[in-house]
Amino acid sequence: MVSNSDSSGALAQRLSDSGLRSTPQREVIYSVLLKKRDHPTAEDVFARAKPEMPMISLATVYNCLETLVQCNLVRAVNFERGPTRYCPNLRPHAHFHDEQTGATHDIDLPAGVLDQVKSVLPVNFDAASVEIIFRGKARTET
Amino acid sequence: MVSNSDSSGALAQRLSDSGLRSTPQREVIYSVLLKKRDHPTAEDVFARAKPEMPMISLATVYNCLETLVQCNLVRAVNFERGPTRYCPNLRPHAHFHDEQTGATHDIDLPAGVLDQVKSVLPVNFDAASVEIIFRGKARTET
DNA sequence: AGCATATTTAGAATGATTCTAATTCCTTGT
DNA sequence: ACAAGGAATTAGAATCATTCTAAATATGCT
Ligand SMILES: [Mn+2]
Ligand SMILES: [Mn+2]
Ligand SMILES: [Zn+2]
Ligand SMILES: [Zn+2]
Repeated sequence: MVSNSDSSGALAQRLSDSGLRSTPQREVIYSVLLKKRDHPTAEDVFARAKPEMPMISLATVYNCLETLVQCNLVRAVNFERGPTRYCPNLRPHAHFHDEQTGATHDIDLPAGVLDQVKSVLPVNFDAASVEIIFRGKARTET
Repeated sequence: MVSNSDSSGALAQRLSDSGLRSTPQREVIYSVLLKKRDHPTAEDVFARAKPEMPMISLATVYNCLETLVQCNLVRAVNFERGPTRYCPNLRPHAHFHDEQTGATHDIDLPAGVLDQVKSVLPVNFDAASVEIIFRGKARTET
């Protein structure tokens, strides 16, 4: 299973780069995120990990997700005050939140758009990151 | 006090447009937001309203803020999972969250920038709103 | 005035997340 | 192989912003 070893390898690498250990829990959590990229909540991830690892705890899911975010393998995404959602898409992208369905869509950002957006900042503002969130209605084709 | 009557009038107008009543509590909350535009939390607003209206309750502060947001007189702003902040700036603007100080700054958006950003959306995505959040360090002059 | 409805209020409940403290798991050195 | 020390996991308690509930007030209207 090439893609699995690849992601496992990448994960193990990133973890050890940060002085952290590769654990079965962290690998399962990460694989769950890669398998279905629909921006699940921690509870969603917990439910999806359970069948593969019945003894995993919700606290561990929170711990692992936080670890993956710190390693820059996963982005945490928030809409209003809803539960945090997790996204393994590392390309620069915005999020579109469908108010009808609650679904979250990735919107890839062409190079240059982020720079354009950052150009609105006065010189004394030094932005480490920019986040763009759309809200509206998405027409998914049949 | 021209600006006070103006904002009171605007508030009363917007409220009755929505079939809602102008109340002393709603006026105090709105005036608190206009007086110091530093994106206070509900608790902050509560603390600032108390001296002017000692019997006001926190539940009412939440209720009034929600009402003002529904009337489009105030924007609710969220950073990560922190408490919601409230902003009476109605011009199109982004938010810059200073990670050192925790301060929130309004960044006015020139006409056209929002359109540019919306242009990255595929045709089947219909955005009702766009939110832009910067995170970083702000150099406020002495 | 009398009634219906809107609003306010105090306090309880909620829910996502974090914390605590105990256990288990690894890694490393002997 | 063994032991020690630190890292990670776990269950359950605690936190905290917000929402809900139910009762008391205020307001607008006939
Ligand atoms: Mn958000
Ligand atoms: Mn946010
Ligand atoms: Zn995403
Ligand atoms: Zn603002």
